[in-house]
Amino acid sequence: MSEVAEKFARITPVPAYQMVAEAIEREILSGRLRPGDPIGTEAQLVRQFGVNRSTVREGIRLLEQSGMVQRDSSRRLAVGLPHYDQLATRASRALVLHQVTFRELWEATMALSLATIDLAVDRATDDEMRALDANIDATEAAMDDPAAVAAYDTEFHLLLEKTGRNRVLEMAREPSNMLIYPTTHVAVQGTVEGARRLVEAHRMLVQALRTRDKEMARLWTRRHLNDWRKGFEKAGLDLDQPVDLVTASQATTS
Amino acid sequence: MSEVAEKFARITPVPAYQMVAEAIEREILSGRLRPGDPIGTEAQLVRQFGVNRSTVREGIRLLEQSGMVQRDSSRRLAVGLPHYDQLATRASRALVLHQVTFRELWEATMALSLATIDLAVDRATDDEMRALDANIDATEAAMDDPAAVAAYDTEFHLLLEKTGRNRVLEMAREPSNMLIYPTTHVAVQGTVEGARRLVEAHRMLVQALRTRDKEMARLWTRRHLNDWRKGFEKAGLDLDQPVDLVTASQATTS
DNA sequence: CGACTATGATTGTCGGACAATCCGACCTAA
DNA sequence: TTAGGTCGGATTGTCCGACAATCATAGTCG
Repeated sequence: MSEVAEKFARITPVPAYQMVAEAIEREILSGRLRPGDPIGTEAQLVRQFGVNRSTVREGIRLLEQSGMVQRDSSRRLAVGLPHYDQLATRASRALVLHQVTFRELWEATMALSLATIDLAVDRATDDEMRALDANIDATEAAMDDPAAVAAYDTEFHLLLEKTGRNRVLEMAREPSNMLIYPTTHVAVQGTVEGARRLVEAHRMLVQALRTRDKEMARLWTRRHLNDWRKGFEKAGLDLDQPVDLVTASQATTS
Repeated sequence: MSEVAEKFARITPVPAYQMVAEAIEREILSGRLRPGDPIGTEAQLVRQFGVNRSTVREGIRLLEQSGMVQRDSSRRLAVGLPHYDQLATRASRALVLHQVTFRELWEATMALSLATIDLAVDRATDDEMRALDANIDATEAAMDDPAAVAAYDTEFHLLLEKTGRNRVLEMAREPSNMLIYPTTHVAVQGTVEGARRLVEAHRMLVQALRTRDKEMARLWTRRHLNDWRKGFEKAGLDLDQPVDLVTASQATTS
């Protein structure tokens, strides 16, 4: 808000490779290039931009990692639809570097899960609820294997998110998901009781979806996440410790 | 979960420049390189990795855009703390490319704002409430300028987010913020009444913070966002239209 | 002690080169 | 006709060498 009127704008020399990246990005965002469309070959870009191939290549690399451009079959470059994971991977790593604590992670997950479940209660279809049931059955069958339980738990919550049918919320959750879900493994490991309570919570959540009972859904969401927290602490971990990739296992699926 | 046992794993040749990027990233995430530390010069990296300088440079570009490495003063490379905006810019563009609708955006913002306000009610300090008051006064003084009102509104909500003191939630909100805040301009433009209601809502929100009244805070958050929605529709825009950068103005501050 | 300068280091950009791979057209045999 | 093989051109990944512009640093001068 405090913008002093200055005589001269700051001069910031922009390297050519960056301008190449920005030019391509503009084309994509303006809609002139659509996902799937091939970007020209490097030789074509060299001609169009009038810069060296090395420069073009550096520019392309800037866009490549975020998924804005992808190498399709063979290695030709095409406009890509950046998928959530790619960005979420970066984002979750940023959270780690910022040393956010597990408490912040837990709080945010609580809030986001409640938002998700609200939408899911309104929108769950029979098919989706059947899929959730199937997931719970599978979880129950694997209750003595913490890693499997954690994997099924992740899948359960991803199904729940899809049920909410809101991609903005889905994407907002992804980074924290990548950090917190792997720790379920640890949180459940301590007691066999943990896995049992997890399955029960999932069952009650689906029942709440069936009866469209938002209050019940919220209640069990809270319980479920409180259980996670208790398990986490029982495992001897500190909620106020910064999230690290060791504890949060593999959030590194680049 | 449905993993068919296949005879052979997929063969995915990894280019050298990508391996360079991954190697550097590993060093950073493991903590051996910390934010601010200088990465070696290109010549050093060439020696260490045993590849050509062009290859090293391409690898660096992969990390540069997400803010994992930054050029400090001069142009030497150092480990960077990726700031939210950088990632959020990418993320918001991804949302645009995925053609999410304003309805999804509005829904998600509603859920996230409620989560934020809950935390803010618990944690707001006197200083923070004074800052919010000052912002509202400024808004009131500029009520006939929709652009200024929109800018102050954005600032207000950012202050509110800081008050929540949860960086995970803060970062989760950033991408949708970048898309929805610019539209406030449009939503307020229609009627002078719009700006007045906006200021009132802000006042009531701060009052709710002062009295630690969570219900009141939630109520006014809902009203505030419903107002935005009404203004949006009154401006002749369709909630179910995909978010585009034209309507959402400048979400393009790379 | 501070301002200035020369020197070396570093980055950004360029040009050219070559191997590996991929695409597509063409060809051959059943 | 079609499945499979061959071949040439196009494209990418990587390398090499080079040079101007800029920055850091130390050394010099006032």
